[in-house]
Amino acid sequence: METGFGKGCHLHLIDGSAFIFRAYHALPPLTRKSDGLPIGAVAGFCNMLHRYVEGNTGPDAPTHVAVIFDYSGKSFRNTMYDQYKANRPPAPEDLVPQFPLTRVATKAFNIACKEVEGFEADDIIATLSCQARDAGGRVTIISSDKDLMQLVGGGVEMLDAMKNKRIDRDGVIEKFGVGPERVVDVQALAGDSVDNVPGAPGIGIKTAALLINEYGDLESLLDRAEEIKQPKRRQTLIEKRDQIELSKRLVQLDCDMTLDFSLEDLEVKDPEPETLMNFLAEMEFRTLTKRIAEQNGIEAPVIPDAPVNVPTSAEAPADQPFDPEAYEWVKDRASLEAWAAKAVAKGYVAVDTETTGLDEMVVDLVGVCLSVEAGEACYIPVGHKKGSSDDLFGSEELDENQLPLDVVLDVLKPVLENESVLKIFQNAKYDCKILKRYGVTVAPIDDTMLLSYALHSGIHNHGMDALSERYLNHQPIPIKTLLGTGKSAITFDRVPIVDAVKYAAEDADITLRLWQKFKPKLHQEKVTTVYETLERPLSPVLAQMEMHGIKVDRDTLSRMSNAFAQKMAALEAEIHELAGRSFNVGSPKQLGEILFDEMAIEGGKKGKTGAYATGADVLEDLASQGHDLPARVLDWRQLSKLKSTYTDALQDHINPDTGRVHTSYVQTGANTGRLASTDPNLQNIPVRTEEGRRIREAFVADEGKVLISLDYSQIELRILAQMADIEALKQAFRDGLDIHAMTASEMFDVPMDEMTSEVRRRAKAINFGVIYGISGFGLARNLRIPRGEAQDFINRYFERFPGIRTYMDETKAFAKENLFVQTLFGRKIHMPEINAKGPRAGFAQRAAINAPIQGTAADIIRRAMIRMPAEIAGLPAKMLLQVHDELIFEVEESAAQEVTEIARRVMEGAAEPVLKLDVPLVVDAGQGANWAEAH
DNA sequence: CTAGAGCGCTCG
DNA sequence: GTACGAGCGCTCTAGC
Repeated sequence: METGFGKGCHLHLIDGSAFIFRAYHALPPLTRKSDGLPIGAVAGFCNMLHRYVEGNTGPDAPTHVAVIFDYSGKSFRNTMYDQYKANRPPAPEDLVPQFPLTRVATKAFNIACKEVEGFEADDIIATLSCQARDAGGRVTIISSDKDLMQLVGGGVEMLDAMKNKRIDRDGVIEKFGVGPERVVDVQALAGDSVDNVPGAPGIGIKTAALLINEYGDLESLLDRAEEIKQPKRRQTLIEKRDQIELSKRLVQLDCDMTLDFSLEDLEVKDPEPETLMNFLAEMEFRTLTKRIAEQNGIEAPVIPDAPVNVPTSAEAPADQPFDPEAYEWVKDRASLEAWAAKAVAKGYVAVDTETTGLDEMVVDLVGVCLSVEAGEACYIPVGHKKGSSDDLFGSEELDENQLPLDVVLDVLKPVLENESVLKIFQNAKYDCKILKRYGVTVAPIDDTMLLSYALHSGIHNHGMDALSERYLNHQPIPIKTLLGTGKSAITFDRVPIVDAVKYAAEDADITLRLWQKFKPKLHQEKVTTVYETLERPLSPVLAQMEMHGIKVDRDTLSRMSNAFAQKMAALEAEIHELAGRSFNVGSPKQLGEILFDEMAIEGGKKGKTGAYATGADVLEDLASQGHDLPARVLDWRQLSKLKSTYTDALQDHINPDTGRVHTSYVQTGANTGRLASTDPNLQNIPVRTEEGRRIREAFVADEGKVLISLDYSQIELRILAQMADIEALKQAFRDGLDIHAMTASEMFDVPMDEMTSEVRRRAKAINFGVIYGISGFGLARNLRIPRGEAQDFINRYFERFPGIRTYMDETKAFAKENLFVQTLFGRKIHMPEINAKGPRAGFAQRAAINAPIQGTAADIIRRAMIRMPAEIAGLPAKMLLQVHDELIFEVEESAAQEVTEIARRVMEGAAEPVLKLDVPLVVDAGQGANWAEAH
């Protein structure tokens, strides 16, 4: 092989992670000017890499080079020893988004960039070093990590780039007191507190080297441990033998990995100054960009001081007309490849998929649209069928009009998975789930829906039609015009492709233009961190949870449904008997007429539409006055609700392929940052009544597994105590007191041990009332007490906790002044009606008081959810559901305990390190074969 | 026949 | 006229 690796070759292996951390800590927290993206570590990394490349001249220059990275997540060493590196604090928040960028940077320098799942960088370095040495070449490992010293010798040396100091065999002996071949033995004995390698207690490097030199190697030492004179040392080596042997396995690097690339692939390549410069310019590194340009005699792109992508008024996307005729119908491979190349060259592309329906778990892909420039877009049909009533297509196969699916995926997959091409979607979760089913894992992404949510929550909804009309002044083609409505509606695969091109490509065009508008606004509105840390990373987590789904037992639901039907029939007969005639019990209107006209019960109140109110509170009052009919109706309604909404409707949502129910979370569903769950809503499964709670028995774990439920205890009250800074409440939480009883005790001067349940109930209602923006009227209605009395309670509460009133007043004042409120994590919830007059003012003020509390709680559980997948990686556990303050997992029984502990730790620590709360977050946990048992 | 409003009930 | 935040099933009516 003429380009093979062999004698005379010189391989450089750069420890990429070491570079990153050194760069991160050496530089202040720089951010990219245009959008606030944290970029300090990338800047330092690029500087170091640039300096490295420049220094690489002369006879000793490498012939082959690679930067090696750690794969995020756990390595095979964690399966040997779960505490391995457990002491390591998680990477700083602002460093995390920079990891992938350092990979992109490496490639921009035209240097090979390698990482392997389940292995540490050290193992890859070890394997490559051995291969290179065996081939007769030389190796320089650029790192100062002492763990790599075991590799030195036989043509392998280390280079500490900072001190510019070479470490050869003598250097290793100087450091460890033994040669490289015995370094692992010394490390096994000495242990490593940083990586949490236990070693032999009481033995350090010096002693270890002494022992190894005396006995030759570790195995001999352990076998002959009895001979050691010092009693303490002898005892340790005998007793801790297992631990020492484990330590050796932990520090021993894997020289024998199977790699999907070879040494030849690492050959030094000629620099590509343009590529590099474009990357540097995109990162907005002015100095380095200029230097590269000068060194290569090319022109540096202008990096604007103003945010990029801010259209000037003359060329604002909204001002460019939408021209459906300009969109391209892609029907041959060459055109498709041209679009893929355009996307790669730009570094971003707006993508939209068309499917046969709305259920991502079921539907088929019909087409894909791309756009890389406003006004330019294409539609790539892949699944259109011959329409029933048109003759647009010549043949059933349509080979003239659309490319085969495998060709389209073949070309697009590398782009969709290319980490240096940003894929822009409107509601990425939907498209990514579809594409996942076709074997494509899309990353990285931006999402205009989430951008809008971070920017505009509370102002409007975030659907594409609304956004387009509002921000682009353009009304998109309604899908109805293509599909029709109701019974006669068709699916998208039956839409003639000529029409589909205009509709679908327009969506990609709109998405791109919205992105150009929104992305720079992120920084201006100071919600970059919200988007980057609370919105964008959550989307794939939700997608995964939705795809897992939860197993629901149809028979259980079916049996319950029958039982409910029987009881309802009996009640219905009784109700008709009492009414004296037959009527629809499910009709509030008819019921009102029966009660207040025909039976002439007093006190009927008509609502806005002129109908009598017949809500549960009204019927309960009547029932307590001794009326039987309303009491029966209440029973009937409870059963009716359970049957129609739960036992019946839920069955229709069981996916025939998976036997599971796959809800859909709407990330932008609630203004406060909470999620909403739809199709079906699994966030309102009954729990408060015994009969309703039994519905949860139908939510089951798969065989051999259990469901685990963990929920935050009183999280909103804890956040209130924190935000309003109420020392008495904070202390009560720190002391683990019953917070409602404690409130009652303070308010009514009742000692805790003499507390009655009635007094506690009232205090609990007040506590909740505070969170909701309390009013005398509301509390009175909730507690069913006179309004004056309720007002007395509130007054007394404010007297005892004046800080709460101050917090409420300040929050309202802030909202009126700024027209938004904020969570502790910076999420903005806009309050456009806060200065309105009339009843709307009251609504807006209460919402303003509630939103920061509810929203902060929502942010905290989001942070836990985002971290969770990495924390439970490798364990037989899946996160399935979120119910506002609760997470539900499905776990193999044997791992239930471990997963519970991990999830609890993650949830209780989810505010950190951004927020240091004065109150502890407490998580309660349960497990069982079904959701009723687990909760 | 279909879409949308209103009511009522479920959850945190 | 009022507790905060959600979704969904049913009835009823307006309009094609």
